[in-house]
Amino acid sequence: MEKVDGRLVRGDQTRRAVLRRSVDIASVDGLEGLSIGRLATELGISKSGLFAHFGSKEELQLSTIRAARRIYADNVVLPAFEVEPGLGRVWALSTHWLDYSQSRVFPGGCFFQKVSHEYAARTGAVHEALLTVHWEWMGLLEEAVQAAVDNGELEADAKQLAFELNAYYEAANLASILHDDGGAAYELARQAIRSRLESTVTAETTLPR
Amino acid sequence: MEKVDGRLVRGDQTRRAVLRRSVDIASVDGLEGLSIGRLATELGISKSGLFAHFGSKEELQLSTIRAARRIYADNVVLPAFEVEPGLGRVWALSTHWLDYSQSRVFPGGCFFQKVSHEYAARTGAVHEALLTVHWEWMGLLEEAVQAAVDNGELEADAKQLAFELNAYYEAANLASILHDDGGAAYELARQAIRSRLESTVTAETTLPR
DNA sequence: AAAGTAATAGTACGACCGTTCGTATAGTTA
DNA sequence: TAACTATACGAACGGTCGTACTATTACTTT
Repeated sequence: MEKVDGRLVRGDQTRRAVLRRSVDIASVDGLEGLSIGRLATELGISKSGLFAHFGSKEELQLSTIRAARRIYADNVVLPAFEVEPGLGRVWALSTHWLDYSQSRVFPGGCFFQKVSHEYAARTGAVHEALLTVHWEWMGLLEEAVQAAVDNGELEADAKQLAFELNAYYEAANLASILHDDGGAAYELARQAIRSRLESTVTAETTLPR
Repeated sequence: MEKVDGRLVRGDQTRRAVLRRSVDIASVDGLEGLSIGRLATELGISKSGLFAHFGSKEELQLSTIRAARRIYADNVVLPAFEVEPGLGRVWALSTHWLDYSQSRVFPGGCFFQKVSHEYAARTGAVHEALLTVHWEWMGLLEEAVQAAVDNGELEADAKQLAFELNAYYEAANLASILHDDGGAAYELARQAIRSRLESTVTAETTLPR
């Protein structure tokens, strides 16, 4: 069901509205702080009506993760994939990630940073889902680096460099939110990325921008 | 009161037992997941008796942060401060931090990583307390780097290098807990630190170990 | 031993949690 | 029009939350 010749039916509209709000709440207060009662009140609908869409709190949380993953893909991955594989794409992933965090696509900064820490030391379906997303992301970043290496643009261990780049992203995200600073942390991250890439580019290659 | 010729009186013993458990719980489930009822049950004491020690949930959380700060100081800062200021101390801070995380001094990994993310995007006394600890730590790390620069052992911008080192610590901590891996993430961090420091040591200096 | 105080326990509260149930309304299909 | 399904609602459930009070211990001091 769900769709009638392309148009959304009522139920699916509600579902989308719920998830649009859910990801924002969870990015600030976590997937635990995301309560059904609060969500319903903020959206002006009934708790039971909302609940019926998901069947359980956990299913709401998993749906929220899927929704956040789409937003993440739209804001970070897809734009960077318009750039050819290689150093340019590595650079694009970095800038889009920092822009995604800095522009507060989610009000609490990176959704996955927030909830990954929340569920890192627990077990269950939510933990597993977040683990999968993390693998996906790190694998994608590593592949992007590897392509640049294969192009002869970088000389580096892909896994190692991907780890370091991702570390800069995450550190900037946390510092920025915690200190509510205008962008100093992002500038540190950008500088770190720039000099780290510069130190590994091959002789005949120059950095973008 | 609290002490009688050096020995602890009953109440303070309880307080310490509570906080010892509190920091462990909070490192896994956060300062919000740290509930008074659960804490009392696990310790085999009454909820009201426990509550009387702190007077409010927030005061329990703030006390927990102070307790965790002492443990952090004992495990990371103080050992590193036995090394003379300079590159050696920067190296010591790095290794002790990674050991502190890897050895699970707190079962959920670094206490402050966990709860800083939890309260990063909120306001209130808990947020402020965590902000202060973060400033303290980053300032301390930056000063350690600056000392190495002043010694002529490193050529670097202290704030920039401190940011990058801290980024490696945090990234290793999260990856390790999330993936429950044996130590691969810590090895990536150690390698990152090693090569980052190597790239900035002055000609006449060599890295420890 | 008596008095006084610090520490713990017991009980109860209002609020909110996730969840279930029965029901009313709207939209689609026959 | 009639039957059916999707969607949303209100009320209530048992439970847990933080907190407030009042008792009851245990220990110290006199």
